[in-house]
This record gives sequence, structure tokens and C-alpha cells, in this order.
Amino acid sequence: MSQRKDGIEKRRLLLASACQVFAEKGYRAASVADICRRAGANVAAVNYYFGDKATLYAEAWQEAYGKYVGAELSEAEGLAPEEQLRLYVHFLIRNFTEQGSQGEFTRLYLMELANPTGLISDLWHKLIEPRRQILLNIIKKIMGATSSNEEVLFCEISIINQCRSLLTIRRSDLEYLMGQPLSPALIKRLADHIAGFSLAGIKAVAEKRSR
Amino acid sequence: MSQRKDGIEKRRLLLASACQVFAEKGYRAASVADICRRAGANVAAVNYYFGDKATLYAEAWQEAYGKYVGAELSEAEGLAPEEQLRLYVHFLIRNFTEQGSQGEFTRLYLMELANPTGLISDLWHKLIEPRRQILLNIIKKIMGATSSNEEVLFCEISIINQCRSLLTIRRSDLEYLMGQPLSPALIKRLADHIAGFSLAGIKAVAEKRSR
DNA sequence: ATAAAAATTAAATGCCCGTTTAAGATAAAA
DNA sequence: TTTTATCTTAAACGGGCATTTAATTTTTAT
Repeated sequence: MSQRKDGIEKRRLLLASACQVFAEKGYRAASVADICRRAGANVAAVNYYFGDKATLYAEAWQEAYGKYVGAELSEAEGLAPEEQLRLYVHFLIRNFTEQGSQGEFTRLYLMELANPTGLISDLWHKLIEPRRQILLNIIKKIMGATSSNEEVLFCEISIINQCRSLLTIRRSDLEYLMGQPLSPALIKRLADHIAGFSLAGIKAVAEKRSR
Repeated sequence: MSQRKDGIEKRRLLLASACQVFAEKGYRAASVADICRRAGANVAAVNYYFGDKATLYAEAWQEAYGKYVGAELSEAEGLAPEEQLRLYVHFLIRNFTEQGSQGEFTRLYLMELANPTGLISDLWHKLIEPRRQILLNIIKKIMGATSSNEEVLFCEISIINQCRSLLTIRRSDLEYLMGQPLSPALIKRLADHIAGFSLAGIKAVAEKRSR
């Protein structure tokens, strides 16, 4: 007998719930019971439909990636690389600032960076590497043709890590550091800052070599 | 009757072991059993000497801070702020790159940032805030007198987060990103990069305002 | 309607962990 | 040496968790 109609729906609910919970708490802190509760299912549902928590995690990644519109980035192809960098940073930060399922993939990604599980190393290449190449290419274009590989990688690390932190840090800690509540306007100013700060950083690295 | 001589020694061993394990794994991932094993003690030893894991964690922070020589930073007072920034970044990175107990405090600090426990919020002010002020002052000096508060804070966040990541990321992931094994020389080049990248970032923020 | 597969459920299982307990061993003070 | 407090130890406890089980209910196909 084939899969039942209500079964397909429950599986879908579980996957959506898993995306939410994993994106909010990360793999370890997310509990199977919590995921099931949000999906209105019994604790055994995850194991019935997915086998185990690890497999559900991997499927949640793929699901979140499906909903994730990375196209937005390649749209910017005609622009100057400096402007592309600005858009990239804003895109990263806006993604995990947003509430709905839109930012889930970015949150999953950054959660995995903060507390690696090693469960999605195969997906990593497939999903992350293309996105990574976009940033690397932008950096290369800004730096010029003679940029060394290491210089580009160092700049990538600098940029990614400035953005990463905004997720992994507790909201209250960031508000403490900033001395004010986090408004959307403040987030936007911070994104602008990171873009400008990084652009100058890249150019300085390039100039330092040419001297 | 007063504390026994062997008891004092065992307590000392436990504290040293706790510093190691907490610095390596963070609060959650560190297990009491592991800490006791390294100290050559029974599992009950932590509770006997410290009451519970949370208290041990707080004491480990203070212990690690005691061994931490922050004086190195204030030595640099006569230097140009650009050079002070370079030293600050190198100091941060070298600290948690180093093997022994030297880097433990920095590792504890960054682990807490990555996965906050909220257990040391009182120590936070006492221990972190002075060190934070050093960096803020360096940034202010580089930016000039008319720097806005927000600009300085944004730059602080940019710099701290570039350094933070080197701890929270898995060694193998960083090696994957870099495409080569992490040698001390590479770490040093990366520290140089972050210092130069950030210096340019700060100056760009200052100049953008003055325009 | 009936049979078979699919899905749901509560309860149980087993693991890891921090913590407690209670008895025994050890060192210090008398 | 004897006493007393300090320390050590193995075992047990209890909570949280992922996972399994086995019985029951619900849907689907014949």
C-alpha cells in the first residue's frame, strides 16, 4: 500500500517544524519532542518518518535550501563589485534577521558554523560552495587580477565572520554592547557598516601588496 | 579541623583540569566526569569541593583570569594607536592559538560568547569590560576626536568577531577554507591580515563621516 | 465489508549526565 | 594511639533525551 494522504501532510509538518526549531536552537539544543510538539505529532513521529534525528536534520537543510532564494545574489551581476559586496552583506544579515522561513537556511548554516555537527558535510559542498564562490569572486574583482589566493581567502574569512556573529551572539548581549535595543534600522546601519568596513579592508590588502 | 594538605592539592588539580576542559569544549560539552578523570579524582570530587558544575565554572573563570597576563596590552601605551591595534589583534589570536594555560582565559571568554551560559554575568563586567575599553580607546584614537559612539562600537564588533571565529570554528573547517594545514606561520599571517584589514576599515569609517 | 498496510499512541528502554548518598580510608590533632 | 574531621569511593538516584516497541486506530484497496 502506498503512503497515506494524512501521512504525507504530517511528514511535511514535521519537516517545517524541524526547520524552525533547528534554525532557532541548533542541532544539539533542539529536541525531537519539541519538533514533534510543534507539528502536533507524537514523539515517535520523527523516527517513524525519518529514522532518526540526524537524518531529519539533513532533510531540514535541504528543505530550507529549497525555500531559500539565492537567485537574488546572481541578479546583481551587472553591478560594480563594490556594490555587489554591499548587497551580499545586506543579504546575509537580512536573512537571519527576518522572522519567517525566509531566513531559516542562513540560520541553519550559521548555527552549523557555530556548533558543527558534521552531519551535513556532504550537503556542505553542494549548498555552500556555490554561494561561497560568489563572495570569493566579488572579492577577487575588487582586489584586481593579481590578487593572491591567500589574500582573497583571508578577506572572505574577515567578512563572513563579521556577519556570523550577529547570529551566534545573544540578542541581549549585542544590545548590551550597543547600549540600545536592536531595531531594524540599527541592523541596517550595522550591515552598512560591515560592508563599508570590509570594502576598505579588501582595498587595503590589495594596495599593501602592490606597494 | 582544617583542610587537609592533600585536599588542597586535589582542589587545585580539579580547578586546573576544569580550566582546560571548559576552555576546550565550553560549559555544556564539558562533562564533570571528564574534568575529574583528568585530575585523577572521583566523579564526586567536583561536588565535594565546589558544590556543583556551575560554581566550578565560575571559579575556573577567575582562576584562568588570574593566570592571564593582560598587562602586556597596557605596555603598548606609548605606541601609535595603529601599532596598538596590531598588537591587540595578535594578542587575542595568539592567546587562544597557544597550547598551555596561557590562552585559557581567552578561550573561556570566546566559548562563552559562542554559547552563552549566563553563569558568569557578574564576572563579565569585572573581567571583560576593562579589556574591552582598551580596544574601544584604540579605535577612538585611530578615528579621531569627532568619532561617533556608534561608529566606534560597530568597529569594535567587526574586529572582535573576526578574531572570535578562529576559536569557534572547527580546526578542520578552517583548514578546508584555507586549503592548507594550519601552521603557526599561517596563523600569524592571518593575524596580520585581520589587523591590516581592520585598520583600513576603521579609517574608512572615519573618512566617510568627514566627507 | 473486509483485509492489509499505514499511521498514531503511550509506555518502555537505554544512554548520558550531574548530583547524592553512605560507607570506608586517610590524614591531622589530641 | 586514639579520636575526629577530612577526604575518597562505588554505587545509586533522577532528569532529560533519542529511540524502540507493541498495541491500537485510521485510511486505503480489494
